[in-house]
Amino acid sequence: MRRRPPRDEVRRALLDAAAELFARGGIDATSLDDVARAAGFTKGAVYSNFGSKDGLVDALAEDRISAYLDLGLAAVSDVAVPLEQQARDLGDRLSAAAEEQRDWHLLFLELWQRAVRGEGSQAFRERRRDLHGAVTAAIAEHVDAAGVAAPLPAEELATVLMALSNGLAIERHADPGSVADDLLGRVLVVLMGAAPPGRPADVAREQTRGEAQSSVDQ
Amino acid sequence: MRRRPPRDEVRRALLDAAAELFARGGIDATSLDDVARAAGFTKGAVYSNFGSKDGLVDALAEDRISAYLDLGLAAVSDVAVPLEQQARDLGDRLSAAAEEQRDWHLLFLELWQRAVRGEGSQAFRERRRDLHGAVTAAIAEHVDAAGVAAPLPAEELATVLMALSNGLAIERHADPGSVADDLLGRVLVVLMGAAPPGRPADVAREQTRGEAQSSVDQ
DNA sequence: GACCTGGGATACCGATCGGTATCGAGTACT
DNA sequence: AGTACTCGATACCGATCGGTATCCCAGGTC
Repeated sequence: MRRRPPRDEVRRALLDAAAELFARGGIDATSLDDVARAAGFTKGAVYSNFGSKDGLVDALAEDRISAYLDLGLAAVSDVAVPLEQQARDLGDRLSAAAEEQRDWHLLFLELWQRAVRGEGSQAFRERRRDLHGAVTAAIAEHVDAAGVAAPLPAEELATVLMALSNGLAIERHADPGSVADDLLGRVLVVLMGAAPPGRPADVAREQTRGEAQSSVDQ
Repeated sequence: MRRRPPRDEVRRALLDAAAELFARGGIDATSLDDVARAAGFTKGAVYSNFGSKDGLVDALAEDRISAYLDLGLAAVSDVAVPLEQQARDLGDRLSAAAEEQRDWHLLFLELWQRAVRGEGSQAFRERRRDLHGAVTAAIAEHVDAAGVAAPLPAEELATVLMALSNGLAIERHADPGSVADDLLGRVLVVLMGAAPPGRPADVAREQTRGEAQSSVDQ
């Protein structure tokens, strides 16, 4: 006979299936039957674990937001690197993360929409504030340590960083070839005043473009 | 008896109602009955004018994208202004537009999602390319005219500008107080190398914050 | 090993909604 | 003015889906 899987396992499988299907097809357009079937269960398991569809969505948000945003934190937590390299690394890491998780970024935006509209959990707003504070502190520390005069205060640099990371990911979704991999890093170098003076042409150097692998989802 | 309104009028009323309701509640969650009733008609008018719900959405996208994006074009079309002022104006105008049209920006993102997922019209991708090209040209012209050495090529400046405008609007949605009105303009000044040398502190000067009119939608 | 309990399966309900067939009032054309 | 036609209104259908009541079996307990 079929062993009954532990509850945590069921929950994980449902969350993973929901993340994938919600991201691919949109939350509203994906039925709970689809999610349950993809996870190898039925709708009953969903209601037993999450109570409602909104409950599933909230749990999913809570489950994934932290992991997603912590990527950014991890990228700025390392202090032992020169500021310029730091900025480039941060940009590269954020860009790579957004690229790997194309589908997840779509889900991310949909959850953000729900939060803005007042539906669903407010985990987004809260976590965003947390991240913003942490990024601000990290930037201030790095800029101070480097002794450069950034053209913007750390708090606003953090805002710009988050907005740019997100905005560039969106642009890349719409047209994968239009955003160079290291663009975010180079912009950060300029914004943090980390570019060694006298060689602006180096920062602006044209990249080797042309690898527009436009593999649309599915 | 009731005069029958001209066809164009019916179409306009339906599109306007759809824009409002779709933006406020999401496209999927808004029924055609709701849209039609809000416009003072019935579902028959929708099907007579647009054929299907997707037809309405496509028409809405086609109708609004241009108007929305042309704001950006108008802001960069004026050449007779010094580059720094130009950048600030552009930032201010884009920020103000995003602020006025909070609801519309939500709809904008939803249409973008549909385009990325391959559903609906590809008007977004096409128009985005158009806008990107136009912005690139405008930036190149302005930077050339000003004779400054921008730290990034015009094409990438255009990408960053679009991403940042969009990303900052998203951040502002999530937390209206976290994005100063003129932030976009100041960032542009830095990125275009338009800041007069020797007074970086002016650009970074703290703004009079605190007017966070957090009027969340409805 | 009989019993209870909890969690997932199953069957079903009611509501919603996109879409369609049809009707009838205005409108344009001659 | 009469006629044909357009276009929006109305009624209705079928499918989908969230949610629920109920059942049934696996696991732990004594």
